Formats: sequence, structure tokens, C-alpha cells
Amino acid sequence: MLSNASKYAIRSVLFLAEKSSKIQKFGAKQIADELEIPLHFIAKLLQQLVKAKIISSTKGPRGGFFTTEKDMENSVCTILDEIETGDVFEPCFMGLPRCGDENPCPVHHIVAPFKDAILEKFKHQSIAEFSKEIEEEGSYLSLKGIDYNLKL
Amino acid sequence: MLSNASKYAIRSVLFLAEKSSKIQKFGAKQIADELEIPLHFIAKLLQQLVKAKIISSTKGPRGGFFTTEKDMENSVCTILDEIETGDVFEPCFMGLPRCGDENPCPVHHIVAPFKDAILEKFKHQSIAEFSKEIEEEGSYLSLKGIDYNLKL
DNA sequence: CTTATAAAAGATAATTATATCTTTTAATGT
DNA sequence: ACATTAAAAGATATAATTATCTTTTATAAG
Repeated sequence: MLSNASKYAIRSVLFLAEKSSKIQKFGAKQIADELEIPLHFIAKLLQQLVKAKIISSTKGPRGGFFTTEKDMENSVCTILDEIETGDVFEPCFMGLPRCGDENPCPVHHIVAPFKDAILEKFKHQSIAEFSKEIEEEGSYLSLKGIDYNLKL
Repeated sequence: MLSNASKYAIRSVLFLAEKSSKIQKFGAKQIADELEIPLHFIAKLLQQLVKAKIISSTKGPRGGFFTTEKDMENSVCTILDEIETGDVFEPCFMGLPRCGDENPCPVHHIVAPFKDAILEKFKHQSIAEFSKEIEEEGSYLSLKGIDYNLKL
């Protein structure tokens, strides 16, 4: 559904939203390491996000990427609009052109509520709100160094 | 989530399940026309499905593709196992490796129920049952020739 | 002012997914 | 047998996605 590019971009922005500030910036390498994603790929995406004013950056020593309060007013959909071409959630799960409530594909009744829920979050929740929620509920942007067998 | 190949394959198999029989076969061209999908692409996929014994075929005049009762005992997942490489529903929506109930990504609680629902259908419902359900509920495998504005 | 640092920009490579075309083989009806 | 039909098989083409590499530019600190 989402491309790798989108997934990388979303996690990076949320990472910066949680960890960064004007005085605490992160280099592409740090982000790539922390989120376990390809360095050169995410570097390109970060550039693109800066150009689209979704995140901020400064060059040089102590430079790097970060998010301002203003940046964090964006939604996840703002990221998707920048990275993806076309609406990612529009296409029918079964490939039926013009699938909809009136002319549903065989799984429309299962897929539609999911799309609604994820779209509600991605469209109407700000990065700031989303990030806060993530911290409060304790969900993860990365499992680096976390032994996933610990709780078994 | 699903590749075009999978979407084409699933719709084709369900189409044959509804319309075909040992004495009523459909050529690749008919299927491509009816489902509005690329002829040469679906022709290849149909071959692959025959080889995997998911559908049946005969060559020559009055030949074509069809499904037997036995064929229709398969599930949609049987098709996916044949067409896709690896589990389509396994990867995390946000790209988090090892995302799960214990270590959830930020949208795990939205995505997991959807995956469960679609997997329940695709894994445990036979093509025969699925096809019957489609006819009963009046959902569509194709909207060819259907004016989607009619009900507005 | 010089050096080190890190992003920006541009070019290229590799892989996968999608799609098309041609030739061969098998079955049917005449 | 022969001609016709349609799938099977194999080869090739195109595009999109993913990934990597190199060079340039801007900034900060000494």
C-alpha cells in the first residue's frame, strides 16, 4: 500500500518530531542507523522533505535535520502527497476500477472501514499530536536493540 | 499491498468460479475483455495458475480456462502463494521490522484487525464459498458497462 | 581564513513489476 | 488427414521503485 519511500519518510519525520529541536539536530546517518533504513535512500528523501518545508535542516558542523513547531503542524498526508504520486488509498484492494459504496468489490466492506480509520489519522492528526500519542501509548518507530523475545 | 498480478489472478479465478464449467470455458481474451485487464499479462498468469492446479484448461477449438469443483476448494491464499513471493500480509504497514502485538508500530492497532479480517477470508474461505457470497451480496468483479453514476 | 562537517544536487546502477510479442504444441471439428 | 482454434512456452521490452555513488555548496568552529 505504502511504498518503502513513504514508510521511511514517515518514520523519519516522526523520529525528528520526537527527538529533535533547533539545538538538537540529527544527521542522515544517525537517522538511517536508528531506523535501520538505507542511508543514501533516506538522505534523498530528507532533502525532498526539506524542500517541501515538511522538515528543516542546516548544513555544516553541528548541522542536520530537525522539526520546528511549525513543521509539526503538518499531517502524515502532507508527507504522502510529497513522496507518492497520486492517492495511495484511492485504488481498490482488488483492482476494481471505480469500486465504491455503490459498486463494491467483494472485499469493499472489509477494506473501506480500515481506509477510513487510517485516513482519519493521516489526514486530520498533526505530526505533533501523532508523535505525542506515540510516546504516550509506547508504540515504536524502531525496534533497534530491542529483543522482541523478551516478553515471551 | 497486493500486486496487480495478484489482483488480476484473484478476479480471474473468481470470474471462472462464477461463470465457467467443464462445458463453458473462457479464453484469455474473453477474461481480459470482461475484467478490463491486459490480455498478455493475464494469459501468462492463467498459465501459471493451471500449472499450479488452481484452475483448469484445455487447448484447441472450444478450449479455454475453467474451474472444476475440486479447483474451487482452494482458497484465495492458494493463489497468492503461487503469484506472490513471500507473505503479502506479513510486512508492517509502517515498515517496522518485527512489528507485532508486543512491539507495535504506531498504527498497529488499526492495521492488525484489518489484516485479521482479510486473512480470515482469504485463508479459510474456499473459492466456491467466496464466489457464492459474491453472487448473493451482489458485489462486483468487474464494472464493465456499468454506469456508476446511475444511482446518484 | 582555513578546515572540518554535513546537507544539496546530480548522476547512475540494480532490481522488480508490468506488459508485450512470437513460436510451439495440443485439441477439435470438418 | 487437414485446417482452425486456443493454450503453453519462451523471449523480450518498458517502467517504476529502490538503492548507491560522486561532486558541490553552505555553515560553524578554531
